[in-house]
Amino acid sequence: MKHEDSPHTHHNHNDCIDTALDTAEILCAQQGQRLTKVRRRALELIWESHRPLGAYQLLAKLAEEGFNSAPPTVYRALDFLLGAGLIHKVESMNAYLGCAHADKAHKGYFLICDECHNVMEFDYQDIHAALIEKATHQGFELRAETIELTGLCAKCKAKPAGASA
Amino acid sequence: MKHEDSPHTHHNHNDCIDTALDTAEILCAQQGQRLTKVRRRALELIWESHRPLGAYQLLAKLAEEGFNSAPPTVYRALDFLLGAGLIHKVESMNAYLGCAHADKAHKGYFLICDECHNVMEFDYQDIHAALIEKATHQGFELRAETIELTGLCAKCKAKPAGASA
DNA sequence: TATAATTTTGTTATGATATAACAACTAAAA
DNA sequence: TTTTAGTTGTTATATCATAACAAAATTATA
Ligand SMILES: [Zn+2]
Ligand SMILES: [Zn+2]
Ligand SMILES: [Zn+2]
Ligand SMILES: [Zn+2]
Repeated sequence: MKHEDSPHTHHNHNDCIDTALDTAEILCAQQGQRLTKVRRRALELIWESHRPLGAYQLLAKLAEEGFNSAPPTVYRALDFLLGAGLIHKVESMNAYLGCAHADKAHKGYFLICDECHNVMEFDYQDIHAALIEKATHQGFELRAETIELTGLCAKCKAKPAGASA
Repeated sequence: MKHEDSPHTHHNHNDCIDTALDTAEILCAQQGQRLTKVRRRALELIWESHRPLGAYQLLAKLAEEGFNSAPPTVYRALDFLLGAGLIHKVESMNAYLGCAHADKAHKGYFLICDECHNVMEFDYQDIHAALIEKATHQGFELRAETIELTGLCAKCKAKPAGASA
């Protein structure tokens, strides 16, 4: 699994979105889960943002489109999408990000730029294996991993401070 | 650096607290920082809890003792202590934990038990080195690391579910 | 198809975490 | 001693998340 493309990288993001939604439909169907209108649209809206989206930002967008605008609406959709592995939560940002590899079981490891707030998901089996070993060695049964690295992305390092992408 | 003792391990926790406060005094003095009454007491209260303490839990304790009871009081103290490296924030819990090794520069890596909510800090230079290398390889300048592993601690694995320590 | 069971959504209220802004005070420096 | 920088007090508000229960829609069963 390799998904380390920068959000800056030139690409047709509509393709990303389409692929993600197709994958979501398939995965939900396989698992007997219902990708309802609001869930589907929530996922799409998250994907339309390259950067992680906050729950209330998402709620505002949904409200604009006539969906119910109370918080439980968005948190239920987020819970569903998280449970289905279609999105990740970035704990240190309280924000949500579409996962491009929902069909492959994996942990969400992130590189988060302090300057432009773009987030890159990366995969690192060596890290995962080492963490498992470390935890097991201490008699700890590992269930979830939050790996969030913050700093300055390559683009922002090359730019004068403040000029975020 | 080795600080992998379980909070369950029998020990005189008053010694931990005393040591932590002594270290804090020394570090602050060295850096020309002022460990004021409220900051010192906040650190002490955090240390008195083996488990990470929420900001408002801490605020309540401070208020009981006659300190100002508005949120900025506690968040200012927390900011100070975080900045001085005397405590860590556990992002996935929104809670704060005393660091037993404030005198040694290090990243806070945690093992968090879903059952008893105890948190063990662990150190793993290999992981740190690997993450640095990974980030650098992508042109990313790494500044901070959030490594939070959740699951079931050894004690809780050995116990019937629900009987948290 | 009718009915029941299950899941999803609507709605209101509240809880939990964190910061902005500005005034008052205090300690340190000049 | 005046200035300066740092700290604390105070009020208000922003931001993130869940509880509880009613209504509607979907799915399963009779
Ligand atoms: Zn992913
Ligand atoms: Zn950047
Ligand atoms: Zn530490
Ligand atoms: Zn435990």
